[in-house]
Amino acid sequence: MNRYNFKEVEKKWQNFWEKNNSFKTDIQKDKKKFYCLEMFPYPSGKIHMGHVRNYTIGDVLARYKILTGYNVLHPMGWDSFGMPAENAARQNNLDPKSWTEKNISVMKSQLKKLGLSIDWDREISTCKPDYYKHQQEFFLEMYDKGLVYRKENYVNWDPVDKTVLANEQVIDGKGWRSGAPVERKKLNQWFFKITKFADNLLSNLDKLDNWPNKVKIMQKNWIGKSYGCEIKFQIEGSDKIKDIECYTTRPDTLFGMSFLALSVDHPVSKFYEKDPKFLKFKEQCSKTGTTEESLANAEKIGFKTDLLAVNPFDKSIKVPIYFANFVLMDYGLGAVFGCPAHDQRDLDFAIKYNLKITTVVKPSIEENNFLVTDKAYTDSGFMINSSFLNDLKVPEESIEKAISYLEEKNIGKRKTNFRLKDWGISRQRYWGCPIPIVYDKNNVPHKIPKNLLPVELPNIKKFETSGNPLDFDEKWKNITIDGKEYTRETDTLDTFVDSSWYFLRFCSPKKTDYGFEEDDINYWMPVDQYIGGVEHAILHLLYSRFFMNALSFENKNFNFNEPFYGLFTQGMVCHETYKDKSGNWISPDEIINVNGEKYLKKDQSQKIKVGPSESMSKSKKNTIDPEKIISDFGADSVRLFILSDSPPEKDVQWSDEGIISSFKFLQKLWNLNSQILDEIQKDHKKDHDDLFDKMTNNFVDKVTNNLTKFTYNKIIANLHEMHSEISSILKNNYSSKTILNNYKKILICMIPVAPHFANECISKISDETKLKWPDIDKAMLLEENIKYVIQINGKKRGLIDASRDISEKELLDLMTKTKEVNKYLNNKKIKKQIFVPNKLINIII
RNA sequence: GGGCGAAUGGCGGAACUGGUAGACGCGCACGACUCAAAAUCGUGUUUCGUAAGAAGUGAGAGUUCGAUUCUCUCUUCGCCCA
Repeated sequence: MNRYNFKEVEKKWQNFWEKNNSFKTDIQKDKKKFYCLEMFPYPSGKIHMGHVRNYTIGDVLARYKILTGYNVLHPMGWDSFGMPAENAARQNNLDPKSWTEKNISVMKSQLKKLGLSIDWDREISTCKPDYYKHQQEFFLEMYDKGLVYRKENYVNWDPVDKTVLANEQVIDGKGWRSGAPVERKKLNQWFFKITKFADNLLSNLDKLDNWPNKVKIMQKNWIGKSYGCEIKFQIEGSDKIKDIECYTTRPDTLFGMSFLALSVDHPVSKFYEKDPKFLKFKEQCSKTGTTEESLANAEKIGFKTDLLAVNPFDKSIKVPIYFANFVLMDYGLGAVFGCPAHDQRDLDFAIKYNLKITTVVKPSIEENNFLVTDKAYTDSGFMINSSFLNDLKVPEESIEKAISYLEEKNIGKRKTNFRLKDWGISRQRYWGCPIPIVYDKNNVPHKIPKNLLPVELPNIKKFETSGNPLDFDEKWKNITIDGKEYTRETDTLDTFVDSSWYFLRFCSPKKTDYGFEEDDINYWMPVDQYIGGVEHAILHLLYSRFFMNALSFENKNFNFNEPFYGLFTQGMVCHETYKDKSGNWISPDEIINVNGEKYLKKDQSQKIKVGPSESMSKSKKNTIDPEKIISDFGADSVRLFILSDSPPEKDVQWSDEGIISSFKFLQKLWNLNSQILDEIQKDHKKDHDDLFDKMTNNFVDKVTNNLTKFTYNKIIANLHEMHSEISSILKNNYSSKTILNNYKKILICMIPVAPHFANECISKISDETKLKWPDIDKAMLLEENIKYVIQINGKKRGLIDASRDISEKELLDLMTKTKEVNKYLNNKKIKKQIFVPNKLINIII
């Protein structure tokens, strides 16, 4: 028996697929289509196990859909703009473009070794001008539609690196690289008006039946629609300021108000601009970052004004007005009223500045002495100390009553608000898509004419200066259009813009005059199954949904409005972590196993501390290089293992034992294959043909079920069962034809998980090129004999083999004749019996 | 602090609409082959018990003839938001 030579076989089939254009997308649009898309990778250098898992899951589905007769679109591309390229360029003094291109070519060859059913003719890369040209055109279109605008906005500023940081680059209020405390800085930034579609983005979530619930909930919370009202507070203590408006979701707690807090950028601040104490306070506030988290964790500080706000419910109550660091101008109206008893942040502030705490909500109607002192009460309950609101149910009755009162008196109006803010798309970086805007001498922005697109990035080789190199490239920056001099916008687009429409580009990747062909996207879109990590649950998916809204706004009528019909979020790949005696992380390949204990390879006296299994990361050194594993065990073994151990949506533990076991299993299947080839040669009697047919039919049914439910781990279990079943029934006699037919069906079922292996085996028994997923004979699935469960008082006491569809009485008769069960009955009187047809009988005595 | 989810052998995990708990794999043990080892094959493997039997799906209650599955309370863990 020869051994399975994965190196030869995998190479053979990968060449075959490439030569025959096996996965080239059919452009005939009369066939039913299936668009299978995995989130495209960032070309960081090499593929990691997370990619292997993501693309294997997608490939299983794509190959299954091909076999069931769909016209499948399964493309791949590169999310190739972004900071790592720029960082690498700065560190190693090379240019981002060649760094990126090199990575792409490495990763592409690695992906090819996995044997994915990808149409590489449709490959795209977002850093190429032929891609971002269209993105610039979209930007200009959106500009014309009023969906793009420019405004001054605060950013997280790293004073050492002199650069703007994204929220996720701010760690504990400090820059991720420099470690310097992050400051708030005002910059002119471009924005997409995503809030215009907030309601639509929210309500359409209900239609996404094939999305995980948790993702929909996360998006819903992110959009954060709230119902409340705007209140106009009368102000005393100034001739110039009459009133201040603020937004609140809890107008019912107004009787508990003890201060009004304003953002330092609130219009009122201009009356304090000459006050050095205020300016000092404002500067102090700028030391707090702009993320919600940093605001929540920062110490709450305030600057007391000489103004008083009048309580609209009771004009005799007047409260002080503060500027406070926890109020931002772009949330609500830059002003909030503080009710310390029922908001922890307000309470902290009130205690610090010795302000009044009035309890206005109590937990239950019976309670009479409820008083908030050092912990805010934020639960539901009943109103107290609130005049006409007293005893109302909080929140359902109280808020409604408070709003209608305010509206009646004309001091407030009902308003829905969204937590979602407009999408700031300016990045002060080089390696991104240039924004197609120029400024005239008066700094007024103008669109770049479409015939000058794309605005290409200049080739910059030197990256010594901190800040954005485009700012220093005078030659590129200055441009003359129609005889007039302009300066270019030097910010580039957030890379989330690149990935917000790439799924459209895959439908018409070669089109030169526009980003996509309408016919193409109307046929291929929406993506039937989108697969990727849950870390993109909010931003990438929300931005992509926004993009569809923006593109179809005012002019385009696509026959779909949501880009992703089905979404699947896969879990992470984890591995045990190792540390040496001094606590340094140790990589798995520096370790040797001796009698079940782990030691350092180069110093075998040193025992290794084994830590918990965690998501693979370079910093913990618990990564496994896919390329090495593929070359040691073959792509099919890797695919088999990455699918086998856990359901795809959960984390999977990578283990050496696991991959070895998959490798061995493939060898076993190969041995079985040789055995079957021998059997086919012999001319048997066909005594047991039914048995084989039935077994195969059951197997196909199970695998099909597991494919449609994404329970791919169970498919591997099905394969193991099939292997042991065939090995045992092969002792019987079958006709060659039966063995051949059934075995071919079984092999076709293996194509999605182990494509090289399955195709190799099939080629030995058939010349067919158009393989088709086997049909299932539903009638054959029904067993003639059933093992009926016999329960006495709900406890299982035995099994009785009997024919399908027998009656309750027949089963009872059989039961009393069966010794092992009958002994429990012991001639006792039967009080009750429950009969479940074809399942069980339960006797209560 | 809020939202969502999870908890099943030594480990990863199965169990369709409430109906045989532990499929399948790993690990482990024993056996075969071998001078020996590796590889391979076979058998066993929830716990307690020699056995008959009993207990058992994070803990506690409830509904039910019957609960891993449904309801409530609690504990722990994970993810997201704060």
